[in-house]
Amino acid sequence: MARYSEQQKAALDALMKDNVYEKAIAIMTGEDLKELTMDRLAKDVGVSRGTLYNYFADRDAVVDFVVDQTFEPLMTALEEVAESDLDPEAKLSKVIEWVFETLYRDRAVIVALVPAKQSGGDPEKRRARHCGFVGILARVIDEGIGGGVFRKLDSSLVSEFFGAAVRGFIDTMVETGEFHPADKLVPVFKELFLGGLRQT
Amino acid sequence: MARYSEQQKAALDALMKDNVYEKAIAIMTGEDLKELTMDRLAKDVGVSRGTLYNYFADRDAVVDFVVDQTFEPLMTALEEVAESDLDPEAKLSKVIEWVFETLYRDRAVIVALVPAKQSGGDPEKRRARHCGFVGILARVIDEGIGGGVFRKLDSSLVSEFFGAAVRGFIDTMVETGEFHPADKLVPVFKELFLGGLRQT
Amino acid sequence: MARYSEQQKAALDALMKDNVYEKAIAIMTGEDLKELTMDRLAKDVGVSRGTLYNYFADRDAVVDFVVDQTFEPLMTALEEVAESDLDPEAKLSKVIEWVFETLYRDRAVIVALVPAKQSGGDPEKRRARHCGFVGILARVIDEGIGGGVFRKLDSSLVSEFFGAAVRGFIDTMVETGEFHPADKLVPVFKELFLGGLRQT
Amino acid sequence: MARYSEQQKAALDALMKDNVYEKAIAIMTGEDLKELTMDRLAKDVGVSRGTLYNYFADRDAVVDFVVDQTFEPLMTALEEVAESDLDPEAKLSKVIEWVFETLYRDRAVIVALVPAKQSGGDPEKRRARHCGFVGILARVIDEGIGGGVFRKLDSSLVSEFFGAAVRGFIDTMVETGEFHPADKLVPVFKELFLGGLRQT
DNA sequence: GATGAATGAGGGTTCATTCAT
DNA sequence: GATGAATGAACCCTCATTCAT
Repeated sequence: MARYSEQQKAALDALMKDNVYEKAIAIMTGEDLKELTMDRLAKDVGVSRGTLYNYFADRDAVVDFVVDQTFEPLMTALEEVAESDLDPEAKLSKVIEWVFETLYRDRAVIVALVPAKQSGGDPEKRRARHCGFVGILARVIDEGIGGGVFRKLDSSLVSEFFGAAVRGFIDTMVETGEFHPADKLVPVFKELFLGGLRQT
Repeated sequence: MARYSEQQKAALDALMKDNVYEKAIAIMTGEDLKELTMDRLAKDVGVSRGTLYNYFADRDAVVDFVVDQTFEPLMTALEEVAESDLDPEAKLSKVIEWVFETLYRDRAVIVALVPAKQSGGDPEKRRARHCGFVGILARVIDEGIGGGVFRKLDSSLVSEFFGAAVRGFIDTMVETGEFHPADKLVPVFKELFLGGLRQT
Repeated sequence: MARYSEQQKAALDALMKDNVYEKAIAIMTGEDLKELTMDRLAKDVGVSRGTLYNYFADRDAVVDFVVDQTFEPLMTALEEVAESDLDPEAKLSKVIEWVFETLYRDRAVIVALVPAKQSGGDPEKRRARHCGFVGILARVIDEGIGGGVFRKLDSSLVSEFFGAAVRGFIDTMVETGEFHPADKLVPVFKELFLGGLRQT
Repeated sequence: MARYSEQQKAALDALMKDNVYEKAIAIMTGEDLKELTMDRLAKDVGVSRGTLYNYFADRDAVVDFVVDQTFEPLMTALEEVAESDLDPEAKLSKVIEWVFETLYRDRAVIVALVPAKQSGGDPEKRRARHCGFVGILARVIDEGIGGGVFRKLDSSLVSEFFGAAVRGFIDTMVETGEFHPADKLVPVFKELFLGGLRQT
């Protein structure tokens, strides 16, 4: 008979993964992605290296897991805004607020995660995430163009630009270590971006 | 025999560094930053590993050097535009054209260099570069605000956003491997950015 | 409740071992001895790793078991020939036929098993097997020498040579991947070996 | 200017390789091929692991080197016999003597090397060695058949059998740890093999 | 100044085996 | 008896850096 029930197994798995998430983020945040060694991680988590490999296929799987775990809720929240019944400008407005607030609030994690883009982590997944984000925005923008409130620009390029601004902003934060509070950034960005988009 | 004069030494140094730049770019462009090992580089340059260490303190110094060498002309060009006697909007227009054209033209080098941000390279220098770029832009924007053609926004934040958009765009290019030609990007970005900035 | 009777236990044991044999051969044959990990085997058999250790002391015991199980019927068949009432030359003739036919027919299993000689498997058992094979042959040869049909050679050395030829042939097959059909090999070997043995 | 001349470099290389050969053989002979770890070897040779990798691409290269170094002289000697002006039977006779004497004399090395067949070492090279050996023999046998002294058998199969007998004999030696002195083996094998081959 | 052999810490990964449940 | 999570030793390999010549 199985020692642990399916439920218990799942719980154990979740426990370990939570633990890994926490320690991995701590390493990435406090130090650098390069320090995220299987050896180091095992030590921090308090298990042996071998045990780690019972939960993650390889180092990349760990990085992927951490990144996924972090970005998933963001995407969900975005999706919700996009599907609400606000008007397009209000949606974008909300997205802007929400993105920069999240950025500011979770800056420690984000700073840790961004380098992961380059070093390890499944490129396919990163691409998918990017496309997801941009796709949602494009839909909102098309909505605005269709409704006559936004100018007739290529919505996919516009959303690419939005995405680019966010990413670049993260890069800058990571690089300079300075984090502009959301309440400073949001008004300016709204004026700039919505101003550029709005039908005049 | 006679030692090298200071001049000769400097010339030798420059020669070596030119050579290193060329080979390092070739490796980064054609392959990957990870292939840029001191051994590989020494072989390509045609000297011994030890010799390399007479010109560069360590591997990071090599990466830094290459990145500097690449971005320096860009900064110079930007500076020139900023100091020309065009009106502010024309200046920004020119900067936009020029940035995206450069991005597209030199995409191979850029794609190679971007990961360098994360893996080696002096953070202080990167910061300085960023500040330089943003500073120039901010001056132009302030000029426009002063002249009443631009809205009264925080010029440093606006230029921060511009910089972010460019950086994020590079990231996306690196990640997706897709490179939108400048003539597709430039008009949209002009409308969006200048549109958002312009006094209405 | 009632424990398993001795009989039931034995039956269970046999069942497990049959199953292990089948799966282990499948792995060795289709892939490589290196793929025969306890984990993989457990999965294929459908039990846990721990259970395997209730039936086999360690990995080597598994390999030994498979090898034994494979060679046992061969030995039995040989013994039967040796104890039949054929004349010595006919016996050797039959052994030759039978060995090379078996070799050809079971080449997949044999190719899989041969590396096992080197990697795991109890040396003592291998020795015993070898001695058994050679001993049977030596008896037949002695019979022939006694009967005056074979030359007076050291029967144990002659049978060593016979055994060596067979083993070496297997090695060659394993190495080259080429399998000469029995009907090509048998006539030549008979002429050579029996020719060398026969009283002239 | 180069520190070491080409000659010095070559000498250094040879020195290291001799040293590696000696220690590797010692490990293989006294223990097992599995003990031939890069770490262990480095320790025995008295250099660091890294240094070993400056001389050998990887572990397989070490094994290959040792095997080559060992078998090369054997092949050369064989070739010489085959190309001498002895008559075919005398050649085979000499080959037999020579093979079994070498086998006995170098048994320690051979015992160490045989498992190498299975575990590491370039299969292509092993094949080539086998074909070389068998090819030389076949030529001698054809010579004898052409001269009417040997029976008309398929020379390539006959030499295949000869090779098999030798290989199998090595296997047996390896397995049982018993080494029949050449003077015991040679007469019997000659009678058997040459007897089976000779035109009657 | 140049050289390149030597270094050795460190990385990812595998797997036979144990043992608490 | 069965289970499978945990273990940890071992392996192969890389490469930035040093230093004697």
